[in-house]
Amino acid sequence: MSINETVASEKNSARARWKQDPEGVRANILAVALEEFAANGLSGARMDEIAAKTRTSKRMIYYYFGDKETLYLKALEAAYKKVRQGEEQLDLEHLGPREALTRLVEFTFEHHRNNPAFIRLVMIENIHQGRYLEQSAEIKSLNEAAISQIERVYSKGAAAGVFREGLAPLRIHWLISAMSFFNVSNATTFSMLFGPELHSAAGQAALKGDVSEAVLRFVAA
Amino acid sequence: MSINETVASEKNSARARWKQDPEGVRANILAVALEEFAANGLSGARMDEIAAKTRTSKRMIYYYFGDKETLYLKALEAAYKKVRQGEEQLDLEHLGPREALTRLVEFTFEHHRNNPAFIRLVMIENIHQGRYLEQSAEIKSLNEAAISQIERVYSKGAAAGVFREGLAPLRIHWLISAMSFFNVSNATTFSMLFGPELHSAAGQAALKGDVSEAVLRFVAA
DNA sequence: TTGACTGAATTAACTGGTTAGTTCAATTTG
DNA sequence: CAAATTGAACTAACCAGTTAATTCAGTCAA
Repeated sequence: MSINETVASEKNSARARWKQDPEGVRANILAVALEEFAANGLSGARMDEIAAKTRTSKRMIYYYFGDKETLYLKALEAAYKKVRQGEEQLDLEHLGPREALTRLVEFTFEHHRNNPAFIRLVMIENIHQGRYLEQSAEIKSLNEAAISQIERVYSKGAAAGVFREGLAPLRIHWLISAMSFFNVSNATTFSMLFGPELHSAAGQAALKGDVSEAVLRFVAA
Repeated sequence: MSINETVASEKNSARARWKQDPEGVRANILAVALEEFAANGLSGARMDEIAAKTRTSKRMIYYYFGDKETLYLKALEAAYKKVRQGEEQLDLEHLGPREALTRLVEFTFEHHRNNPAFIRLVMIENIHQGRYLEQSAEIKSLNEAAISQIERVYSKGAAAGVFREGLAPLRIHWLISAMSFFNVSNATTFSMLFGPELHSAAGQAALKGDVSEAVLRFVAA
């Protein structure tokens, strides 16, 4: 009377009950690595520390990822993918140009704020002169969408006469990114040097308003 | 750093044969350390590498600075002092409010561009959550000037009716800093992801114009 | 149905190169 | 001389990556 049959037919739960969960282990390692690299940089992060925070062992990290740099690269790619996926939630098609742009700016501002670990990885990449980003064809392909989204909003607004002519969408994107990114990336030192008021809840709300205002005035006819 | 100091101490020892130049050696170490820390981060920089690039030895670095973290902190302080000194060159008193603000924005934009190593150190500090900046009372005292300079320009403009009321100078400063800083800090990854055109000579000129335009439109009545 | 077999997944202990920091004696300067 | 400064060689800790042995789940032949 087949204990064996029972076990065999429940192979999913049998698997879950005991061990052997390669995908879960991989994902767990990547999540921990993202946090550790974001907190300490590539050279500052410690493999033993990462290992200790996973539910598996150091040996398994090497088993799945080979070496520290590869782990870093995979964590970077995973972070990019996650962030870009989040961006797809935004739908601007049914809005007028000004509303659409306001919405885009506010969304971008919030989205940066909600992904500080990602922001830090990008900072770290810049310190390395993009040595790892460079190796990832995958990441490079993900960025057209951001520009074409602005393109659509901008050309609609320019046609309607509410936005001035002659602005490259890329420059608008740059402006929005600059402020949204800096708000997170430099929060610590800015607060230390100039006081924490802009990073309180009220301060952040005001700043978000300022950023929208600045972008809208910038493109206004 | 201390071309001045070096020259001064060279004058002293011009006749007297060689050696014993503590100030010059110190300054030389700091200058090298700034570059190395900016290029590699605190944990990424190597003391032997720094030593090799100075005109003195690793032993002397420990003699003067004690340990790696202290060296980093002193390099950070020296970098701040140098940058803040550069800012004092700007005189806006004789200009009208709009011209003064344009001038301030363009100067800040250029000044950031001319001090990439400093920018990188600030990024690195942000990754460390300002752990070292925190320890330096000296640095914190240097930043009132930036705000009060904007305050003077802004209140003149508001009084004249060309700037709208109700803006905190700190928020204007934030806006200028955000764009000037991001332009340097994220140049590498931004170019990789969106193409290098904004970081060519022409692109930078356009961007500088955009930043002034954005700030002026933002404060305009 | 069982038991030997396979390959993937996992563990603990180890290794060797690297790197921050030190020792100690020698040299210079006042 | 005594205090400050310097060089060469050393050391102890650290840390990325490895070794080698083990466990587990499924497979297949008898």
